Amino acid sequence: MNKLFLGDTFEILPVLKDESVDLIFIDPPYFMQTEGNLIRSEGTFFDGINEEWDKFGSFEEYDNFTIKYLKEIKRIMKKNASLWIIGSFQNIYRIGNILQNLGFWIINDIIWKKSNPTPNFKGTRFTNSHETLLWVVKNKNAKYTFNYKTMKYLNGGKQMGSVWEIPICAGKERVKTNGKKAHPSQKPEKLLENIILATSKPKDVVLDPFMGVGTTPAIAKRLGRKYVGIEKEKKYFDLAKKRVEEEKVVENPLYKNVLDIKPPKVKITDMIKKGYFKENENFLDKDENFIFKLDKNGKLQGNSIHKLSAELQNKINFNGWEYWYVKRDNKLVSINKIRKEYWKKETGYEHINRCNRQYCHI
Amino acid sequence: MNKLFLGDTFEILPVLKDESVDLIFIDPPYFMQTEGNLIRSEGTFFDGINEEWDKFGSFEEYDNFTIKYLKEIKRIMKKNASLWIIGSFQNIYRIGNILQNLGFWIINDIIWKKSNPTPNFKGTRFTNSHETLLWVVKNKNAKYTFNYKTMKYLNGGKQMGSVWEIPICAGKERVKTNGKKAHPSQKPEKLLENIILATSKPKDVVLDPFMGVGTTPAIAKRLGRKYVGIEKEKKYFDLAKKRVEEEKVVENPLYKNVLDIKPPKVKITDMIKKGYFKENENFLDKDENFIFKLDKNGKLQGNSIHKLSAELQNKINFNGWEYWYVKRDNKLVSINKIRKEYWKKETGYEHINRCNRQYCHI
DNA sequence: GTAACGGATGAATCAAGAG
DNA sequence: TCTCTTGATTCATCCGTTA
Repeated sequence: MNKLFLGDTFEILPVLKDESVDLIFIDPPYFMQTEGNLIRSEGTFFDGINEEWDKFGSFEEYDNFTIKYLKEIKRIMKKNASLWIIGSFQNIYRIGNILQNLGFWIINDIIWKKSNPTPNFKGTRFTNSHETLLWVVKNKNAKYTFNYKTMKYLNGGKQMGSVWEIPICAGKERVKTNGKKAHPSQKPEKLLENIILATSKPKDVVLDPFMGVGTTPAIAKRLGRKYVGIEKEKKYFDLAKKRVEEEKVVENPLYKNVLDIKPPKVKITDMIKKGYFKENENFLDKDENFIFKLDKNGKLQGNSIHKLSAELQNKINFNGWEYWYVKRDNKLVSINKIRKEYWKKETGYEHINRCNRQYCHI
Repeated sequence: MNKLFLGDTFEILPVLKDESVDLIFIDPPYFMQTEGNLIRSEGTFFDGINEEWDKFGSFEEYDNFTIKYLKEIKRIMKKNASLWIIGSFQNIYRIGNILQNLGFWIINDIIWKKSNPTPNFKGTRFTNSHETLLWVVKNKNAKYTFNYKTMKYLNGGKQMGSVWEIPICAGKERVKTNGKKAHPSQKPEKLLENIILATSKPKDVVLDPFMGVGTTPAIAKRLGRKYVGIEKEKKYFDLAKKRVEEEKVVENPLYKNVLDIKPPKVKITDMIKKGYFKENENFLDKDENFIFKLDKNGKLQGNSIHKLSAELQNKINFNGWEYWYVKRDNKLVSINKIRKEYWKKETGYEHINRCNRQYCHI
């Protein structure tokens, strides 16, 4: 289901089916309230936003516009889908309030810190050097996708935080017509990469109802996701269509979420049945201080491997797979290693060493 | 008018006069719902603690609480006063929306990026590593105080942006009772220093209606401002009172806004009257390409010095004081240098070399 | 070729005070 | 409240041109 629509969002959205989309990115008009021209000190005009599509009569009008599309969006979202909306101080407090009123549940507000913002020419306030993104789900109980390990890896082995420093969209990345910017507010690819990698799975459907020059569908395609885009203005639509067609799918295990694919849970009794362990086999700790016999229910003296390993170490809980060993050819072998063999042969799951510690890379 | 009140904010605020305060900082108490009632949550307001916030009823109650104090605050604010409110994603979108609905005008939203945030142990979302501050004024036309040069100086010579990286309040700065932190959400002093230095003048009155352990009045005192603080809980009030009493006023020219005192505007006709320029004197550009005679109205061929200098450079506007020169002892002398002499001798204003260009430090 | 230089530009609620 | 005068004000980056 890859599709780009030319037309008004409010006419296209009703065509989309209930609960059909996994991830949505919305970059709505910001309702900038500027008057006149802003002149730089060198005496040239600043080319800001002065577009018909950003003009609203009042907060009420803007709110109604927002409520109208968000209601449609909520209908289209799958039960556990994620929605991201970007804005700045002019509009984000309207949007956040409406999202909460409509029952959406905020997971994070993310700050896009611009490393090279437009300066404040007149020295009248702090340089506006960030935009805000809201990541929300349909309701409090949604089991949303969050590829924690992938993002930690991308962040150099540390948990990714709520402030992302990314340059503004410029240079080769910026779509141009006749050498001038085609769209006044094209978003950087890195922003969409983060969003799509963090909160979707391969082949998920990604929707952008105000796609502009098509950053969202282009990056979705690159990362192996499906895409739906909607754009009203033909000049933007044509550029987006061409851009998405020329975008290549990039093959990268990271984009297939290998770091975040959960391994299948394994019952020791199944491993006994398949011959990976024997009934009454001895389980030992690394230093061979303790020896317990494995019973046919996969327990050690009636305890789970986890609970017993925790008790022996005076801890509240512990992962028994990393504590117990068995003897093979008279040598100690970790039961975790045997589980990896089981995963590979019996479930097809290929174990990848994953990053669990600070500064640890794959 | 330095005063700390022990009592409920909603009982104390009505005592304060209309248009009597220059700067307000609000760190509103967070509430959580238990058995249908909102109670103060002591600031520990993230994950787990806010389980009840999906009920719209609690939003409504929180909104009403917010509207109630903001209306009082607006009454107390001077015409050109500034108001700052801090919050996080659970409440800031309620507050921002209400501020706009009440006619407040947003100047900036500021991100306090915590350089040492509490990690997210569950790995279910991005680590929440920031809080949001809203800087608003009473209405769109307010002539607010913004000490641009002071903040630029504090930021190493470059204009300060909307993302501030500041550590969380810890160490000696943290108020403690019996070795344990006295208040759950004490704000760092640096945050209040920035706010007070940026948006108030010496001797301005700074109000904090939920002062907690008194960070706002303490920093206001340190920086040579007046303060009013309100706190309901006696244990916090007592700590705040002691803290403010022990705080010392720091003498620093920077805190007296010397960098942001505006020079008096000067009429060229006055400078002619006082003999700094002569009628019919030649005004030249730096390269002596152009020569114009100064008429008795302070014009050059009927144009202002600014307008003509802009036209000659094919610009929309320009500061003529930095363009024109006169001959003194057969040498070119900038008219800006002569203005500085005029300022010093005729108005008492001592010019301080201020930073006007990129990479230029004071 | 390569380094140095200079122009262009980006979601912007962008002036203040006297008369 | 409106008009007019005075005069204050930018940073990081990309890209094309010059040395």
